[in-house]
Amino acid sequence: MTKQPRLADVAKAAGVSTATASMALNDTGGRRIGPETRERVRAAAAELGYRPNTVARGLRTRRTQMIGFVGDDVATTPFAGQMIRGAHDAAREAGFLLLMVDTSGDPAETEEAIGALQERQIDGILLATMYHQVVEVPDSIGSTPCVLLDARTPDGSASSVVPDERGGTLGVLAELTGAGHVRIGHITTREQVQARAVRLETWRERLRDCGIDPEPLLVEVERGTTQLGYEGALELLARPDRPTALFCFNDRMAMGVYRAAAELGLSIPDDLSVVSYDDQELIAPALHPGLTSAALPHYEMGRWAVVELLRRLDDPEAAPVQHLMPCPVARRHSVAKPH
Amino acid sequence: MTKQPRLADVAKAAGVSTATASMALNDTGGRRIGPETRERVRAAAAELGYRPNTVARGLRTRRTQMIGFVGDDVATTPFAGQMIRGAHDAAREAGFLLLMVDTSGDPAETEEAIGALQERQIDGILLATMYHQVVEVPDSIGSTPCVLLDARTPDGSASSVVPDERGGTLGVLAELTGAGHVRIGHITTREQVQARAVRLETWRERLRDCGIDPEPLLVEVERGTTQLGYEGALELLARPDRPTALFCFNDRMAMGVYRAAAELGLSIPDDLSVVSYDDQELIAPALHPGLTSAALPHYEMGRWAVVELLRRLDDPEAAPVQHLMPCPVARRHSVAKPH
DNA sequence: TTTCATCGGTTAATCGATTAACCACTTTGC
DNA sequence: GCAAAGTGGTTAATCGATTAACCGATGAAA
Repeated sequence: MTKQPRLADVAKAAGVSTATASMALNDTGGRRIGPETRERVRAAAAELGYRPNTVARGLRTRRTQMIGFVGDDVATTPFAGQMIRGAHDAAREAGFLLLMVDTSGDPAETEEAIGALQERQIDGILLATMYHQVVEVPDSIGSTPCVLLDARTPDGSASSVVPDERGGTLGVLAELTGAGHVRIGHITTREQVQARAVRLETWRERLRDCGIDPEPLLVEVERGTTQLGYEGALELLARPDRPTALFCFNDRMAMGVYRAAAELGLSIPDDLSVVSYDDQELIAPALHPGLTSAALPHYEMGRWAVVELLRRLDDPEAAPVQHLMPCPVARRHSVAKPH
Repeated sequence: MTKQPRLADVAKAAGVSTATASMALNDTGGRRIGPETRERVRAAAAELGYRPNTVARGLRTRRTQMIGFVGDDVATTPFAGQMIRGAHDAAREAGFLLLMVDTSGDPAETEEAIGALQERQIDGILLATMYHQVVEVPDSIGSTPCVLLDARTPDGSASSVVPDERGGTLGVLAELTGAGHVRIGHITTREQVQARAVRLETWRERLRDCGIDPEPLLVEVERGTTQLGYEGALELLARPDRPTALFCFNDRMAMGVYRAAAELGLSIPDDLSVVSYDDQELIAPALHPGLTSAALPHYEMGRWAVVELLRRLDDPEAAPVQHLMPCPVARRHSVAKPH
């Protein structure tokens, strides 16, 4: 095996200059290149198995066709995959590749990651947090085009996409009210994430609209785990005016609710309806009966963020956009009429 | 704010040539650079906020400090994250970044992905399949250094790392035999993945060693889902000489087994011990009682693969290595003595 | 007949680093 | 006293593309 052919090799084989070869292969330079010359160059390139060296090209054009993806926890959350996948697919379709860095949420690491990406001359950056946080874009990002993923700035100065938590909450609550429930409990975490606040407030509003005082129907636990979901449910279901339905902060807590219900001899959905948030593929469809849950649209958010980033690459003057991505309800079998 | 400073700007500010500046910043060129000059250059670089342009450097040095990660399903499997994370961490520590491509398992897409990565002059490639497959390395990889992740070649011609499925299976089975079980059922999928074959055969051997005929204790279902795990368990537990313990192909099936046991009035672990494989964080610790499961060491495999790849970059002549990564048993509360 | 597009290219500069080759001046060894 | 070795740099070539500027024919318009 000899070396990879360079553009100069293709040009020589086709009997033209490298300038002509470049223009023929890239369809640039307007009408300069004769159709038959173009074919000769193409044939030579194919013959030699020529692949352009994008490092050299990038040096000249100042474009690398790479996008940096900075995540605060690429791996540890099970959603990350879908977000990356959405971004990956959209990037790929436009001829871009994703350069990934994980920062474990540490601000210093984030700065460093951004620096490492900029050294590599990425064309733009996706800044992803995993739980819909409000964040400040680091200064070090400079003038690099940037889109926030599952996060937003306090002032809307950067483009961003976040899930429509309010809409999703209203969606699953509508499943319950539609079936006739009004005494709808909520079990949530005390962790201070944006998602918690919006889901909680929306639930409160909705219950007040129905003329119900939400506070006696609320349980808060330290974290959103299965075990604490179980404990919280036991407590809530032991209260005098027990709710006929439960809205859980997430699927893991819902899994705990299922166990609590089983132990108390309550059948889901006949004695207790349950809805939840996240629609995790490993949990919601696997529970029995299948859990109705508002889906976090990670794949779509990933796609949207790349499309928006590409728009900003084309037009750096474009005004930033804040997008709310709908959370569709995955309807399964955990809701029935109250009796 | 003006443009990013180049090396030439740093050199000018320090009153030296770009050659000197380069050597001072990179500690190359032996003892050529005087200590005081070096300091002057460093100070100028810091002052200007100089960051090297790695595209230009890469063109000259033919090294991009980037590794291609080709996965057949980066996102859809929940393990992927840990594998990526392991690779990412090891790469980062060595100053490398990961360029990710997902191929959905399509061979044509894989070829294309490899091509796209090679155009970008990545230094090496990680080829990952998600379920421990035996694969042929595509020809198009040419002489690009390459390590297989959770996959191996039929002939051992490439370096690879796969989980020690046999060891893991023996590990969880030892939990059962150690507690006194001998009638150990196995419930598995019919999908033809490497993992299935090894786990199944190891279980068969182990039972024969105990003087037990495995076949009446085996159930196979179409796929490794919770629902089919449930159905399989119902069938197996209804047989005359019901096993006292169950080894499940994966955690999702085990989740179905838990439901079947509950419906049959069998308490885990008192009436039925259960062990499994995969140790998925969303399932094994969340079930009640916690599920004892052999962990797939995805993080460690990811790390190992990068370390091996870096070794091959240093020494392209190095002989390929096939590595078996141990699967430690995550011991929880699903095993008790039989009565 | 002169002028001036148009066609189909070529030449050479350029992107921002690294590095081989060279250079002037001391110091050291014998 | 003179060659060899060491010090501390500089000059210029190079990596492999893209692209602005130029150029020689040819044909048409004035």
